[in-house]
Amino acid sequence: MAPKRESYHHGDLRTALLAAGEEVLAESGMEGFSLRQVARKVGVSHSAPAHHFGDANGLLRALATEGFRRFLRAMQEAQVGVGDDPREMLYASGQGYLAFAQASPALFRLIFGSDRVKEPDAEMERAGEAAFLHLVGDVERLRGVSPFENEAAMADVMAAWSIVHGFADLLLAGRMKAVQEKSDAERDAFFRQVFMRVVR
Amino acid sequence: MAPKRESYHHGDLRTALLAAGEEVLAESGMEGFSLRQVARKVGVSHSAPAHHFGDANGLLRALATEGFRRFLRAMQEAQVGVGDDPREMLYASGQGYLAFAQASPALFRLIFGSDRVKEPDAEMERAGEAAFLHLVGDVERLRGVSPFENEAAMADVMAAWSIVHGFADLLLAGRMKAVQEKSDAERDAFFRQVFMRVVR
DNA sequence: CCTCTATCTGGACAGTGACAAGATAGAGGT
DNA sequence: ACCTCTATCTTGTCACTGTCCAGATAGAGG
Repeated sequence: MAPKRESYHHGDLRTALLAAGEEVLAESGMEGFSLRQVARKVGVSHSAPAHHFGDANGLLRALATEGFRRFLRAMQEAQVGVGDDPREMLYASGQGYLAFAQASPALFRLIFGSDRVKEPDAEMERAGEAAFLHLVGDVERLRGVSPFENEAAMADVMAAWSIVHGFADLLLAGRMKAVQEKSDAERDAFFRQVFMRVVR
Repeated sequence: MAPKRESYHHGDLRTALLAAGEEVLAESGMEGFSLRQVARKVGVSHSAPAHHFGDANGLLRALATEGFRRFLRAMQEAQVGVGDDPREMLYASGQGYLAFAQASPALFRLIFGSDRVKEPDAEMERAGEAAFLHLVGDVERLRGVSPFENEAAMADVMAAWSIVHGFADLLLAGRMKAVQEKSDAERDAFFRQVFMRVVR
């Protein structure tokens, strides 16, 4: 139970490995990520992680699952205090989306990088689906129709989803230099201008 | 000069390595990519590539540069024969963008994956910039103003850029199952519906 | 107190990127 | 025709990686 132990058994290795894994990912990015480095960071033998996650991909999968959950939370939390205007609520989700991408670029890339996690499991799929359903809900509130029963509304979902995702991804890729140079406030205003094009 | 040689010197190794590199990338994706595998594919020693590209990152950089150029060409070629309506021309670029992503997913990911190519050089930056300028030109034709002198027009550029990019990236990430299940024609129609939301 | 099992260690193997030293051949000058 | 001279390619080595294996350890349950 004790997080810091000197004994043979760690006590809470799984949690510690996840935390260290995220650190390594944030510090060294995807190419610097290695099971052994994570193990070293926790102060444990190089093959200890295998028992909890199977292989390297297993750890990444667990990180991605956790990432999806935090990603959903980022959208939800961005909505508190914005009132009940459906447009503003959807926009707030977009803000949360973008904020998450900028705060945790490596995690964001891990989540949406298809080939970065090789064999997603059911749990990871569910976490990703939950995030998607959040946006679906936003659009349903806005249009008054379930996107699953109305293709125009589904097109709204995909448009909103695509434009935030594209904006975030291009920003991380360094492909939007003109936007990167802006101050935070300017960038927010610009993003609003861009995002609102799909919600009018 | 002869592409197939049995002698000590290959004759056109650089070109051959680029071709093999793209194959490996397409077949095994990013995680299966290795300098040695590329060398093996060409039938050359494991450290022969170093002389032409320095290190693994150098080969990836060259591939990305070439990828950007082909990416631009995909947008340009999608525009031939669509007439001179600015909206349709911009949409055609979007179609080319999406088509490229689906035809060469690994290359697409390489290009926009920031951390996948570690140190982009000036040539690669120029190739990426050229692709960006293509979209800028499309929007300028549509709005009659240079996006560099008009923020609303620049917001149009970024909106169009973001929405195609997001759509393509989410599709590749497998995050748009409802869209993936559609037939090609249905998907095209749906994408048009989504994309046109930013151009009206 | 005594098993029994989940947890963790240590060693091994093949594959990788990078580096260095050497072999080869073709190009350019004489 | 010959002879350097240099770009090109090979071979060998190193540290590092992921994965597998047999073993050590300790805590839980009887």
